[in-house]
Amino acid sequence: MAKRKRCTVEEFATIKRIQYDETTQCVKLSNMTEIVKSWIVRGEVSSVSSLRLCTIGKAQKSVLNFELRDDTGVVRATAYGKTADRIHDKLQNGMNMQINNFKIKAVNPAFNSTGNDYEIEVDERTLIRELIGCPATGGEKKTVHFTEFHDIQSTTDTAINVIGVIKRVGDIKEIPTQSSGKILLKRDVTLMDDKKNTCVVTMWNDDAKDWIYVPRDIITISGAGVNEFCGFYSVKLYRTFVVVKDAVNEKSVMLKGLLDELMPESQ
DNA sequence: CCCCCCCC
Repeated sequence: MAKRKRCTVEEFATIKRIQYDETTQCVKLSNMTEIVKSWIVRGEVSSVSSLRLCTIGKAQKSVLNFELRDDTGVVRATAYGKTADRIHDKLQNGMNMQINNFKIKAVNPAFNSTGNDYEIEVDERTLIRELIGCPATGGEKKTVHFTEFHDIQSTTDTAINVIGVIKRVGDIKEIPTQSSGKILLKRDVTLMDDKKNTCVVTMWNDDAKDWIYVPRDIITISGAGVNEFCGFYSVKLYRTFVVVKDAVNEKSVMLKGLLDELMPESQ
């Protein structure tokens, strides 16, 4: 394996933009096992998590997740520390990226909802570049799989993606915990699908406080967990979740068309 | 290197 080089200072200051080059050999996102031969992937940014502070070893470090998609699949990537700080507000959905010199690791399906068997780890030698001049063609981009509300019960150990119309946004509730006496903030949001099935999504703390979406919004939630209580299943949000309003996918468009039928405005 | 989100 070739020795990998550190980023230059200039590359750390921003995401460098480079011209699309069709002769660059890239691995398709669904073929990540072949990555050892190439170490380059290309894809469109389809999801960016919030930047969160995690304790890693003894240090506090930023952690950021984002997802790329191409015509074959979706891959989740993780960046840490200064790299995460540097790129988190520069990554935009729809940007075409090229990533060189990353690490690859097997996913933990409890935290990865892409359907890919592998994910990308960005380190200090990884080059993340915005590709300009990408050809418009190249086939339909893959999207992640949405779990139907009635299938949520079979996915308790797996991160999932859900989509629906917001039927109801609950108030914030203060929940005292038995163990630590800490007060938790909680908010429940009810989603409705195209068949008027519903599903409750629970947000905690800052995510509960900062919730901005309202009834009749069509949202997709990626990277959610499944919660079970007394045989009742609901969706809970991990810190890495991403909510997108009016996401560009077939289901979102379909729900938009059914909106007045599902959720009349007079209600 | 994260990976956790907690209550009835």
